Amino acid sequence: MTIVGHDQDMTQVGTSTSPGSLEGTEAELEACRFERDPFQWDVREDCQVRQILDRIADKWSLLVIAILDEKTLRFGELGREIDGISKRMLTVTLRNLERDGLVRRTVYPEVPPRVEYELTALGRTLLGTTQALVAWTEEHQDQVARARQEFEAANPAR
Amino acid sequence: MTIVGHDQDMTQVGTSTSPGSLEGTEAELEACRFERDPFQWDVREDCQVRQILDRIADKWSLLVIAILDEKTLRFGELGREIDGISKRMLTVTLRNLERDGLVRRTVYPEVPPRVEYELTALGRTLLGTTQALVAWTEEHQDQVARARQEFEAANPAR
DNA sequence: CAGGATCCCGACAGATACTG
DNA sequence: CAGTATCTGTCGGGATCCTG
Repeated sequence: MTIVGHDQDMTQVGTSTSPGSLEGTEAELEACRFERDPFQWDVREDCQVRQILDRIADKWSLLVIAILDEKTLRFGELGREIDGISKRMLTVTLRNLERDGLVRRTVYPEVPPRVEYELTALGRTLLGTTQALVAWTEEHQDQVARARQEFEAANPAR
Repeated sequence: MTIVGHDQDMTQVGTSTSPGSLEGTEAELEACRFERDPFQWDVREDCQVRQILDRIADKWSLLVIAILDEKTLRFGELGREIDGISKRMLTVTLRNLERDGLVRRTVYPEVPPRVEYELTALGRTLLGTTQALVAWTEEHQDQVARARQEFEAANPAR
């Protein structure tokens, strides 16, 4: 059991690098699924689980999913809800989520154009977990804040 | 309700930049907690929730937490389990988790040195959610893979 | 309005060498 | 063994301009 870090992620969309087909044979990929022998993880860097985990556990994806909770939103609306995200990163993030089948993108042939985003059925299965993570953060932020202060106090300004 | 993206993260440990004290008054921070009015999020980029979420939703933290499940591991053992992580990133990740009170670091004054890492009580409360996320990935990897293929097929090699 | 295309800077992370 | 220090390349991501 090993947890391999996959680096050259093929997450590019904005930049025009080639998609870079998934490496490894199907047999290899199959072989590196997560497994609980008794209590073992097999998390190789080139395995599906790692690739998917790296995708959704990034700076924006979880937030986008959490916000699309139930609602259908337009591009601009999403951008305004997620303060601090640039148009580019919103585009990239949405493309990745769409690519993974978590978000559906609907273009209305109007002028001015209207594009709406909503969770797919698959995306909605992830919603519970996502919100659980956010909920955890809500509930424990005080404890974390306290831990940080203590740590800061114990380790004088490095 | 807005979701603000916090960028200059004060996550530095290896590099010797100043810690950069958390910005904003306590009142401001208090004001930007997550809230469900009816169904609204208030996720400003400078709020605690965002800061914490950015911390644990990075490339390595979730994996480290998942692996520390129950077990106590040494630095080298962790490094070997998480394939692809460098010593530097393992150090940085562990420091951040320690700083947030999720992981306890114990140094044994021996020679050669021995350092063990384990989840704190706080860290263990996050375990369920973390594993749920991993479990979701396990369960839905096939669907995601299929979605990717379809997307790739529909959007010829961009 | 919803993005695509470019330019570009700086943080992130790998490689290597050194230390208690 | 468990890191730290440094050096460096990469690329994430912001800013800006352009288009259908």
